[in-house]
Amino acid sequence: MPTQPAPLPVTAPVPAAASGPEANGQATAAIRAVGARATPARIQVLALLRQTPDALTHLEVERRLGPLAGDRVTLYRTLDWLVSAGLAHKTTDAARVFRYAATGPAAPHGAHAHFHCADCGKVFCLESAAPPPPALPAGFHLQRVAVDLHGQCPGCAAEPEPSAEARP
Amino acid sequence: MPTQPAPLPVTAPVPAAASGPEANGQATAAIRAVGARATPARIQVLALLRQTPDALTHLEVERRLGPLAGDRVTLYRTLDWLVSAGLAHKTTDAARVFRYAATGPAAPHGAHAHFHCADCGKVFCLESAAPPPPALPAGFHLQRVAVDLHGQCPGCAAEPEPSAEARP
DNA sequence: ATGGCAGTTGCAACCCTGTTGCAACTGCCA
DNA sequence: TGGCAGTTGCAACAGGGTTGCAACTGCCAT
Repeated sequence: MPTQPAPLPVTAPVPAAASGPEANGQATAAIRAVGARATPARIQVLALLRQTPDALTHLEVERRLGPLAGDRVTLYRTLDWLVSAGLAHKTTDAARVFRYAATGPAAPHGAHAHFHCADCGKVFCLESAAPPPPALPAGFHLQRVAVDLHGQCPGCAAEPEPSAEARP
Repeated sequence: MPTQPAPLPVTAPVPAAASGPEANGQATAAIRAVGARATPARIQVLALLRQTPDALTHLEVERRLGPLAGDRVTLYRTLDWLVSAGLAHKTTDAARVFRYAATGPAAPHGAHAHFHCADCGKVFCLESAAPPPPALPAGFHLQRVAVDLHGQCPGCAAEPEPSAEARP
């Protein structure tokens, strides 16, 4: 974790990461650091994830990167590779789609919460919200806890309900 | 934590609900209570959900009810209708499939936790596990909290890994 | 008890997300 | 610079879920 000046608990990986070669350089270094090949697809995808505060779907990544991300299958594989390499993590959206977000540059991305915006559909990783000690009934063996918060993100909460189309 | 002599918080909707006409009668009443038509498909599906302690996928419902549930599309619509009517609720599986569980006969099914078994894939609704007070960053408006616990259910935890086939 | 209609159902086709197999290509190390 | 293991791209597939539309039926008014 190089710098983190913001009090916002939302993970803002690599704060003011330039969208240009600087971010790519950092992404390349991170990929090499885990002993893997730094290919264009991986570099671009990781750099993008690190610049984005919210978790992205494969489609969103595809749209933002265009041909830079490689083809659809490559993107799926790239994203899964990033997850297995510990550089990103994966969550399941309510709409049955996977969303990916970069883990902190060094942090192993421990258990944390996700905030799902009911209006725009974005998913934010929250650093706070330590997993509660759930009192399970007898016989249940707990391994992992996932906390999903639903509501409105700052952007949507500020606006006076522009598009009335997302309602749970 | 092997055992914990505590009353099982797992929701057992309609305690000793008979699997026969009694359950159907209660289901019919519940459906009528929300001002809707009590059709065979709805009655059967709701009665089944109320007899089942864990959340079911559409496929599981289809298999257990056979032709009683109507065709596949009808079942989807029935399940979604039950959700919108407040008689059931819907969760997203780790495998990106929807699972449905009946809400309490009267309770509006407030916030609660789900336990996902990593071995058999079953999903249990837990009454306990009061949602923690999440300290959200400024601007976020919280509406709902979902807690998903992952691990082994009592059945799978007891057995010495019988069938190695259910691995997400 | 009957009629009518809004609400349901069934069928068929479709979309979308995600996966697999395999051949061609290329980053990286020696 | 050369070689190969690791990646990529293409194509085809799988499964879950959705949509459009015509036929049917539970329920209320008569």
